[in-house]
Amino acid sequence: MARGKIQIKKIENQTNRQVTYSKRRNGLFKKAHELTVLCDAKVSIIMISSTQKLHEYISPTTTTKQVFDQYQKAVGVDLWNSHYEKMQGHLQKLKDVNRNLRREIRQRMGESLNDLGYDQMVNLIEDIDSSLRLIRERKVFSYFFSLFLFSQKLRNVEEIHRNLVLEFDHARQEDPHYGLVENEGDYNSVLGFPNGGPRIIALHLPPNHHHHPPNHHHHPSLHSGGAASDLTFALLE
Amino acid sequence: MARGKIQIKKIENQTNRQVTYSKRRNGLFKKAHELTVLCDAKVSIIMISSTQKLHEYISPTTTTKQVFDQYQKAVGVDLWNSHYEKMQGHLQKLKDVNRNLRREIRQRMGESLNDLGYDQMVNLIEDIDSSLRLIRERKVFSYFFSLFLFSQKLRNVEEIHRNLVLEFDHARQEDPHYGLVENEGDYNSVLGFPNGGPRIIALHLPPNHHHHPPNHHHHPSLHSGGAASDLTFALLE
DNA sequence: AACTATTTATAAGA
DNA sequence: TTCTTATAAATAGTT
Repeated sequence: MARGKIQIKKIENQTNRQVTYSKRRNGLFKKAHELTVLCDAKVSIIMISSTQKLHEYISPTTTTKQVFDQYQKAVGVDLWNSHYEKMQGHLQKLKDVNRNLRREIRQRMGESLNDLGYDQMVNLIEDIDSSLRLIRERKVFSYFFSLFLFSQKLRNVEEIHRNLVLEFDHARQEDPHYGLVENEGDYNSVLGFPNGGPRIIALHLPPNHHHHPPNHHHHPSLHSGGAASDLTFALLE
Repeated sequence: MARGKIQIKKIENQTNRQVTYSKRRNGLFKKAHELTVLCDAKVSIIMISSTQKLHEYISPTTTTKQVFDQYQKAVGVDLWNSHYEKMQGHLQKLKDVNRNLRREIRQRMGESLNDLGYDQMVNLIEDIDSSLRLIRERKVFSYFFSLFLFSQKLRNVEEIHRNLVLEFDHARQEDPHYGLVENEGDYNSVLGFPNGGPRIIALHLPPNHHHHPPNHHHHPSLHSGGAASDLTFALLE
């Protein structure tokens, strides 16, 4: 368009082509921006060069995503079918799984038994029965474990008490007024622990969180392997 | 750019703005196409006017979807997400539900009991226990129902037999050679039913598909309401 | 990247 | 919307 007219056909000279691409790309983007401003329009341009480089213009008043969304709405969802279908298939599979799971539960709850033959019912009953035995065992174990934790806590409290009495007696022998101070210190001193008291507790309590009294019925989280060895250890010590 | 320079700012005159939009849009598309041909590039332009009308240019060597896909790959953002977010949410919810269902089943099977407290276990046991009672009842019912069907079938067979004997005797009185024909007819005649025989069976069998012998253990599909009334009807007739 | 002769785009008017 | 046309802008070829 200057210094000679050109034919609109592929520029064979590679260098020349790249230069022209760069120049005209800038021109196009500039025009796009002018259009954006002059006409209050939204423009999205995506260009891919012959060397697969990607360049983009997007009006500052919008985002590429917004333009895509609008485009999709206007043109229809057909373009994204491949994505959509894959997802739809996944969804359908999940729904099927869901349905089967629900049916299994319903059968285990004594509903929807019409699909089951006599033999299947016999099997189901055996299955549920053994599960039930398992859970009952576990319940009993859970109960005794709670009792054990409670007894251990009791023992700790007794030991703390014993230690306190000993310490108190011992201290009294050296200072008859020990423990009879006025309430003037912080919470610890009010309780009569001049120091060290809390440390004794920490020493004798189990190292973790198994401190619920059994009547809380809050099951101490038993990691199937770990808990058992915890318990063994505690019983042996 | 002609007949006077213009400022690049929004054209306030609505008509003028539309005219300019139209002209410049054509200009932009033309330039885009020249670029496509001259430089062997791929260009996608999407424009949305101030009146929300959408116009598009796409290089004839590609499709909008291809360009979008390349764009996504280059930019690394999944722009389809906006459209699939809802689906994704649905998917996630289903997954969660499935997970919970699986957990419930596992608990009912005596696994994954670590998350359950003592009280929860007690409840679970009660629940499973009552389900078990329900299923046992149903099993017993299923057994007796099968027995009933079998007895009914027996009765039918006896009745068919009785009818056959009667018919045979009656026919013999009229034609002493009846029933002693050579094997020259179709299957029915071979069996000695000149006609009507199968109709007698049809008359006395229950109207539907409950014809499994009990030792098949294939439970006749009981639609909870329908089956019961079927049974009642059969017992009363 | 800069220059510039020339082509192309387009603003305003019809 | 399209055509016209004077003029602004873009750019091909060159440096």
